[in-house]
Amino acid sequence: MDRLWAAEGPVAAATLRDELADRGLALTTVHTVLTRLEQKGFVVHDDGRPRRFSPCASREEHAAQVMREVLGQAADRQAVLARFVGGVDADEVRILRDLLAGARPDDAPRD
Amino acid sequence: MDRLWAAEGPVAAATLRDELADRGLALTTVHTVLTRLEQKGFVVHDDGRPRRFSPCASREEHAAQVMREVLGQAADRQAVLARFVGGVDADEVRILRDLLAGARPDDAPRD
DNA sequence: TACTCTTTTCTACGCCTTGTAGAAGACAAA
DNA sequence: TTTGTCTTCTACAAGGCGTAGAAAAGAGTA
Repeated sequence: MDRLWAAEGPVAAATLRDELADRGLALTTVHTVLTRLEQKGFVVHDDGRPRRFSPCASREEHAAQVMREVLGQAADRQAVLARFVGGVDADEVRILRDLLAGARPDDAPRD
Repeated sequence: MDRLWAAEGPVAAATLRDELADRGLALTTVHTVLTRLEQKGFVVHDDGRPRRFSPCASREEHAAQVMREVLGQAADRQAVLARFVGGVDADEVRILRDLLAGARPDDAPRD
């Protein structure tokens, strides 16, 4: 569905259809999907004549958003986070550690 | 749907129906839902006569699993993690920091 | 064994989302 | 005004979800 992050920058529906040419989709199909994505707040369009659509958030931001959402719905966030870091592999743990080491100065300076 | 983590330990379908009495669900309804959840690998049942169902993972483990899944699907995990920690609030950052500080490199045997 | 009550399975129905698109309306360039 | 493109409206099939009835299977008891 979301192959419009693949193309960077705003894309017209027709362009998208061409990029997805392997599927032989009709232009209206692409439009419908884009419109639905827009209703859900995932993409926006400018007001040029061939409307161009862009994702509201980058692929990465979107993934991060989903993760935060899942975390946010949990009652015991600490437990969730504990299991999360306990389950990701060493590589990611290292990345996380690095990220947190260089984290914002405006929160809890403790180390 | 998943109010069986609410009750701890294995629960019989009838019990669940009673716990969800406010909704006036039929027993078969509860059964159907449980069966579908089972097909998707979210719950299991023992083989007692009144079958008792239990969740495969705790509510927290499940949330963590989903988070790992989302992360796992991303191409650029570092970017996702960066945006993730950049977006959660200070409290959770602290929790994460503590978790990582005390993390042993020898745990994380995931299933 | 036969009856009855509970549990389990099978099947179904209506609603909503998703992938797909046709038909018609809006618009701009020629 | 004609023509070609872009946009909106409407639709339809497939699949998931919440719901449940009907029938089959087990188990206790007379």
